Amino acid sequence: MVNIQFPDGAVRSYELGITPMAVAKGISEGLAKKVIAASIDGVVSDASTPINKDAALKLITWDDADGKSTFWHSTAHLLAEAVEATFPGVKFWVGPAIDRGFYYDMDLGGKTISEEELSNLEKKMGELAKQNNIFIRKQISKDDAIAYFAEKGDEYKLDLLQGLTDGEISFYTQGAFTDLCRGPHIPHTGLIKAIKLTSIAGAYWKGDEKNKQLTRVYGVSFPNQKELDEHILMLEEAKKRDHRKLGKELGIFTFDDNIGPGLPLWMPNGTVIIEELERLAKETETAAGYKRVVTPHIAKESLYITSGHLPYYQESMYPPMELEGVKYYLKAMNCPHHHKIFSAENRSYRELPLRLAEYGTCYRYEQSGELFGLMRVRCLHMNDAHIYCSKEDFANEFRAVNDMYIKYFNIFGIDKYVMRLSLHDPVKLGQKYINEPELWLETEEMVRQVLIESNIPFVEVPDEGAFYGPKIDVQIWSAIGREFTLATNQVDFAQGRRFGLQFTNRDNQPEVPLIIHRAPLGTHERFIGFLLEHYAGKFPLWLSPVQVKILPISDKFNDYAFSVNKQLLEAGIRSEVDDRSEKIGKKIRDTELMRVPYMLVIGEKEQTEGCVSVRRQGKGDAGQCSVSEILSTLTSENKNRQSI
RNA sequence: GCCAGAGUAGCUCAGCUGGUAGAGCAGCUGAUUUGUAAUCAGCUGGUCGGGGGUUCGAGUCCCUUCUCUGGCUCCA
Repeated sequence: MVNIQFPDGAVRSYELGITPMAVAKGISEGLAKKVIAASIDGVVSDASTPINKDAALKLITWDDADGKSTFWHSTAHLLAEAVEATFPGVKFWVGPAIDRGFYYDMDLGGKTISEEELSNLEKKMGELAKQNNIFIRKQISKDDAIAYFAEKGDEYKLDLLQGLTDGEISFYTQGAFTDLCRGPHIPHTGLIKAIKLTSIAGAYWKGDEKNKQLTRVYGVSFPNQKELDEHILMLEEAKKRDHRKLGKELGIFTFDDNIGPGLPLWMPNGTVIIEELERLAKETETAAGYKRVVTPHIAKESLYITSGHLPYYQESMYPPMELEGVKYYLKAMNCPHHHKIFSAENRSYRELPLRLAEYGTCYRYEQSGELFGLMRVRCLHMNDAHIYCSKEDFANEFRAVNDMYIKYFNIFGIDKYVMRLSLHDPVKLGQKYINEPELWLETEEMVRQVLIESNIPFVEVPDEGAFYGPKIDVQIWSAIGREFTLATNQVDFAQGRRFGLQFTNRDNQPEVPLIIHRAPLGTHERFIGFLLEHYAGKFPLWLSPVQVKILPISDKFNDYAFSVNKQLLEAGIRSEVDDRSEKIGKKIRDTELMRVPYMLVIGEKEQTEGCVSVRRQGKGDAGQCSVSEILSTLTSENKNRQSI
């Protein structure tokens, strides 16, 4: 007998070797039908795994995250079965579950999968699923496994096997398909009721661009059609808030073939947002003791030799222009320029911390395939600043920067993000990372403490730091689910020395400052791209390109409309009159679609009484009020940067 | 940069097997003077991304190039 403990704490005895599926059946047939896998003492396993000792058991269904990933991983096997039937001789690499679905990487031996074949594969998978084929696990010796794939001529699986330990190797078979796999898998293919193959892509083997490119097929599956329909609907909804679509509709930015890829043109509406963000940054930074600087967009090659960006970063920079035998580069970062401002004068410890801020324009020659709307561009405006400080000041300065992030994020209501603390790898000191083992540990600990004290959830990622120090990145996701770093906060104990930066300390000795690179608002490009999706185009008043639209009921009230408009403009409100001879319904519709936060409807009654009828975007009629009342509402909401 | 798709009016799209381009919206003009998400009518607008080729004839077939999209690699 074995004693099995359930998640609610209850313990029941079963005969030795009972499977989770049998346990489920003992509870109810309905439950058994839903069981996908089981967690046995915390290890996710097949529902058919015999339990041979006392254990804690959790039955896993579709509702569990582990259930979904098991389900999707099994669907990946189903895909492989369908592909093998369609493309004999195909070789497979790996087919994991991902956040939303699964993929399988394969070598089709030069063949390609067309869109049509993709939907055929989808149908084929549906047929195979209906066969209710059981996923059969088989423990196999390493030699036998190698022999099997050598026979098959599959160098990818042989490569995988090299990294595996004999005794821990298993095969899974469903229907006509057998794969090297650790598992677990769902009981049988019949559970997979709805399948969608979403896209075909190229993916480098082992993620290395020097390797051969395999064909990757992405897909997603569900235990019923309804959930698939909902999933597709959700994707369509997400597309509606895609910043590329909204940016066009709202007249925020545009691209032009003759300007160049990745070089956004900011239209008047977008420029309003840029200027409001800069105003916020300037107010905040001035209050925090920053000093503003302005630097040129280009610099001589020698600057980037000093900084070490050449030749390592060269391929990400626009090629140089040569004048009188000297090469000039468009700047890809502002740091070296700021360092030169630091070193322009003799610095005393009394001047520190010195905080130099600039919305710096940078140019990066990103690979063409990486460009993505506003999120990844070649001309970017960075909310940059460099803080030069002594080691003693460091923790305070870093904390202050962190507080600034939090302050900003509160203003924008940004809560779906992950703070990522990127650390060094001691093995790579002197190669990927500057060889200062103690400074690394010391600054990493300081940064960690700041994060813990400020109560911000964060994840630590080894071997992701910058060359010159640890960093914190704020990770966000675009509407279609792509991940980006929105903002960054980096420690730098290398560039100071490279640039020969120093200040005279209290002991009248020269000392190299520590440098903090920080960009809490990231770049205008990515930040506004993010905000467009974050707000779904419905910016709060202070960021709205047009804050108020005045809508006269008919031409007769245009004069009064313009007189109200004049008062608003004089109070600093971005207001416009819609004086077209359209019906009020049409004017409202157009203004709603442009996401203008306030509409003032004006007709006979309002003109006579000298008031306005207020309509809030998305909320409808909000009643009448006097011009001075609406003016003070707008002014205070605007000034306080109120969110909606 | 690589793999796979796409590019027709400002926008969203139609155009069967090759026979010298269409709709809705937007824009303009006029009529209408309107009370909380689309008033009506007329008009303008495209060398079908660019270049080359096949053909009597190319939006449609082929090559090439540019741009975009989905991924990979890479990053704010």
